[in-house]
Amino acid sequence: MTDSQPPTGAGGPSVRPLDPAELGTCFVLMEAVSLLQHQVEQQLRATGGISYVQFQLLARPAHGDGPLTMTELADGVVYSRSGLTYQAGLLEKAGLITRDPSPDDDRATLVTVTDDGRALVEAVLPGHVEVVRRLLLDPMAGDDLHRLGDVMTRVRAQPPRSATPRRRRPPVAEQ
Amino acid sequence: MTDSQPPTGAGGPSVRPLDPAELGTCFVLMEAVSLLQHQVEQQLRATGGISYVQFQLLARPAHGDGPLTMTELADGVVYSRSGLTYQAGLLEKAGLITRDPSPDDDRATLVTVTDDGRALVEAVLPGHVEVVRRLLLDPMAGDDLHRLGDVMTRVRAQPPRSATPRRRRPPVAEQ
DNA sequence: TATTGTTATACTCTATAACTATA
DNA sequence: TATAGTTATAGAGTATAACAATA
Repeated sequence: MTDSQPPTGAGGPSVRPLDPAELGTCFVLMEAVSLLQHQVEQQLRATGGISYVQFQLLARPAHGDGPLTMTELADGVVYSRSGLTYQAGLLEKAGLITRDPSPDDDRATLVTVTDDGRALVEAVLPGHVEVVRRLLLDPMAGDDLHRLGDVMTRVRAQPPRSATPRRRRPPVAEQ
Repeated sequence: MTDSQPPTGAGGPSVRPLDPAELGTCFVLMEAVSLLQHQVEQQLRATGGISYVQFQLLARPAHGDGPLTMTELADGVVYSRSGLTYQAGLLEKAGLITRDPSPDDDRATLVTVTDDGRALVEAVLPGHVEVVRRLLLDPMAGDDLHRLGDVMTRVRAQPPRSATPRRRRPPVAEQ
């Protein structure tokens, strides 16, 4: 329809717009995952009183071998260190993890999941799996699972752009 | 490894755990989308001072025919009505949308994107498309796009469970 | 100097419940 | 009675910058 647009904008030189298939796939991907995430969040909150972020922070080291450093723990879960410190503070206060100084590196903090933490993960897991299975896995067929895994592995591997472009507009934010 | 687990838990009767492929795909899907969403959010904030939610609220009616009601606008973007009212309040205050009573239904509010709103969407769009293309579309090949679209369409269509199970634990929350 | 982690602070956003008004 | 939308409010989460300590 609107196939004009002198293709230069604030975003850079000449950007080809998305065709309907690209647009549709983006859209449905974001919406489906958003829906899934919302349901997962509900289940975790209802069953264990934790958020998805907290679940990830508990589940990863709970099923691993040893304790992780804060930095290792943050990987892929949280985008700011202070955010992790905040969450770790909550989890520690709830008795689900402990934080101790690392013997190897005196700067580092080692996070260990307590027995209570492990128990909580186990208590929450069946319902979590049920939601994931029902909402994500059940509607798949054939090699959908592997295809999806492959594609998303490539997507995840995409390097983030280094420089952040300058702010152009004041935020809409706040009231 | 741990193949025990008397498969009953708080989540319901007998839940088969995820096999490694299922677990891996879930994981990489959530992480890849989270990464994508974070980059998109950064770009929108930097270029237009808006969040992804706000972008969706602007972009949908901006490219549609007529104004939408609040309820129509909320669909798939927001999970509570008050959340939408909040966002609409911000967008209206920023002059990006207007809200007027519907002539058809005196309960409804019609949301119209203003010229400024449309201009903002256009200003932000090239950069948005660039991010989506680079992070999501470029790493795809062959019929990946269609396969992904198909799968996610099925996933999205999955009906949410009606009843919310009772809370079992106090939230970790707050400090 | 770079890295690890914490703190203080300021927002940004979401959700629940109560409410008004119309269908 | 059910639906559309708003308000008040509380709570959860995130991010920035400044900081301390170690590599």
